[in-house]
Amino acid sequence: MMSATSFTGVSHTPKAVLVDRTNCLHALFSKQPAEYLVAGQSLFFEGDDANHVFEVLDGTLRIFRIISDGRRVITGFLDAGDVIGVSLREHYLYSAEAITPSTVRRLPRRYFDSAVASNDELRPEVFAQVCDEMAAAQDQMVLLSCKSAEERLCSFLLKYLKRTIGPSERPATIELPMSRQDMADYLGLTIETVSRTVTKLTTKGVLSFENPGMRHSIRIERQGMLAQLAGDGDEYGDPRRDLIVYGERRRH
Amino acid sequence: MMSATSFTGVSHTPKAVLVDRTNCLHALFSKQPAEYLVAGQSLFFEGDDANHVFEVLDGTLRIFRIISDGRRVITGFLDAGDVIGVSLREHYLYSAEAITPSTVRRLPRRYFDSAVASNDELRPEVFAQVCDEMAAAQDQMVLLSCKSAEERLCSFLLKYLKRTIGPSERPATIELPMSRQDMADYLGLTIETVSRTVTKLTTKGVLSFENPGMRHSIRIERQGMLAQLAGDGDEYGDPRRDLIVYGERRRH
DNA sequence: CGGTCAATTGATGTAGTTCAAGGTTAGTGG
DNA sequence: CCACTAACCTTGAACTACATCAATTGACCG
Repeated sequence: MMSATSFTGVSHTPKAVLVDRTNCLHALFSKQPAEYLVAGQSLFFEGDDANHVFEVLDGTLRIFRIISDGRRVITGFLDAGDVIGVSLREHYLYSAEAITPSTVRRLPRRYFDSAVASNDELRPEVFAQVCDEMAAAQDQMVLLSCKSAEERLCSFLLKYLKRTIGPSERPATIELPMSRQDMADYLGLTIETVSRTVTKLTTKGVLSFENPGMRHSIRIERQGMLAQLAGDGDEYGDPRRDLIVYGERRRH
Repeated sequence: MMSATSFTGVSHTPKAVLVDRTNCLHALFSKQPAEYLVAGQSLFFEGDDANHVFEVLDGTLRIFRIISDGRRVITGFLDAGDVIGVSLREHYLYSAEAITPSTVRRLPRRYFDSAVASNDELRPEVFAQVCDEMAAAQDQMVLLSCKSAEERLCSFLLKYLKRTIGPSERPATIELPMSRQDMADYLGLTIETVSRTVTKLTTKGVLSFENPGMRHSIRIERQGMLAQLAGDGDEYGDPRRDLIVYGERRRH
């Protein structure tokens, strides 16, 4: 029952060409028809029966929860290559919406589960996926627990920077598909604070904009400084390692 | 290779007697010797090679990360029945320490992995474990993103309340094994704020203390009010459901 | 051009942090 | 038994980072 074909020429071939080994997770989806979402379109809602697992082929989605007073918490962004809904049981824990026009493929959960259960090559890949998801959640918790607005924004930009290009290329430009409001809801800030922090980083010379109109493409002028300001503590040449200094621990 | 025995009378039988079906996750650990930890003792450190998976038999542990400036972020507490280290790859993402005197059993990761891979009854259980972990992480992100100090504390107490007793028993008492500092580091607050919020809830009549000395055993006087103040929006009789009111969304 | 929507900027408010000072309990050693 | 120290928790006063409220700008569009 396993998809053993590779790169079957489905009519709608998306822009993002992913690695296509036989028996990899991507191959599992490759037989399914592509589905197109317009910007803002929902894929599923929090609380729905979790009947499908999705692979993102193109575009960016946001996953989020709406809490009682109407506020929105974005728990993650998903890009080409990401898989949605692996670590779920009965119901979706969050809603998923396209930010940009996006392409996805879906697989019935029961099919996905049995395929993974019966395939020794697939299982580690799914496991790795879940581990990454968990690690990302941990990082986000640290970010939300401790970091200042500036640190949050810098961490966010740094993550996108690492994702988009290799660590070379001096004045690198990153394209943020999401709005300021999305960023705010992801970073646990308000839109105003995000905006103010962006301008502060601009005046510091960390960022710049090609032309003032394109507020979603950000040029990183000083990668090193960005990493410093992100405050993850593991940037270049941290001399002490596994020498944990307990002691003064204050501030939140 | 699978442990097919059930309830082998190992010399060190812990206090907490867990369900012991054949082939369940607990049975997998049951052959291993019990290890005892004194309060404050470390089980492993963030960054160590993740060579073992642990089952907690008794006591409470904290898992946490120390960030660059010395602050500590507690990402979870673990009690009897919990398993540590499933969703990890190369290295531990956090340190683990006993809060109270604790008992654990350990299993080499490679043994654990192969046992889970080859056993169709074990896999869903591990999967469920990971899903719960993920769901908890999501909830924590929401808590840290949006909630006020009072909401955070109430959510925390409510979780402990649900865990310890059935939803009956009017003036229920919960035993918190961790210090105020632990609570603060878990809730993304300072110790002072936790302390102040506890007293505020006391004056509101939500909580009380048997005698002022025992600050770790808290009597919940008004469960309903606690649930209200936790602000999860899903407590008793929320009339509107799947009628999501978009619109005014502010505050953080 | 008016209308809408996203982003920015300014002015003000406040929840929670920070700094500092008790207070309580428990352990230790005279 | 009582001083003596050390955790741990609580309380008070002042400060600050961020939220909130409100107004402005700029881009896009029929």
